[in-house]
Amino acid sequence: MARLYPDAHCELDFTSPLELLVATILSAQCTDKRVNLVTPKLFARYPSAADYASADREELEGLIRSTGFYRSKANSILGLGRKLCDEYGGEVPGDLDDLVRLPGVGRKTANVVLGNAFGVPGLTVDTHFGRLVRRFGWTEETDPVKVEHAIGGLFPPKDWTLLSHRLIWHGRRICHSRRPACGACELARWCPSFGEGPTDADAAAALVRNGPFS
DNA sequence: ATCCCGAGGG
DNA sequence: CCCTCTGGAT
Repeated sequence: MARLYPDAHCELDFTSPLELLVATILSAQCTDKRVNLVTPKLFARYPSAADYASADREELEGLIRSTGFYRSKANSILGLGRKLCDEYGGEVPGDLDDLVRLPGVGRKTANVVLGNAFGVPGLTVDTHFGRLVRRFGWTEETDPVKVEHAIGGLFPPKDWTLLSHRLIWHGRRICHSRRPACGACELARWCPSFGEGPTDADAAAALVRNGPFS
């Protein structure tokens, strides 16, 4: 997979931790492409946390409407701006525990920001990530936090961020939720979930050992 | 478990 | 028309 996706990366457009944080909140149940359509105007209108804190709700909703769930997302961003100003001097904290306490920010979003804006290794366990690692036989867990810990034990931290992007890219392009394109998958021969492919426990380990992921 | 609430694909 | 899509909060 290192060969398949040598430079997998975050596809959200951003130039600062704050921009990435907001873009990631907007990306919930929405494609990155659509988020990137609205963020240029959004970031120009609200350059700082204080600008979000004092934003007009209706105007903010209008700017992010096409990303879906715009009312709750606007709520999160408004609260986010306030909390960043009140408790963090207007700066985005570079710490998982602090990030997760911000409105609209769960563990997945926090790890995206840590990994891509702060250079802190993090596994971003979203629906793709979880589905793939289960199909690969790397874990049976379904709880995202348990998945994160299980997979974290298989790879060194320095690989976590890139691994996350590679899994997500592969999930989007090939290993779909409904009809995975196993015929086009170069990993099928190692995949325990592939039709007549290897189903023994070694197959999962082979996927890790063969290093296509790290 | 359910709500939030938009767009595109099959 | 139904389903899905890089969630999070209640």
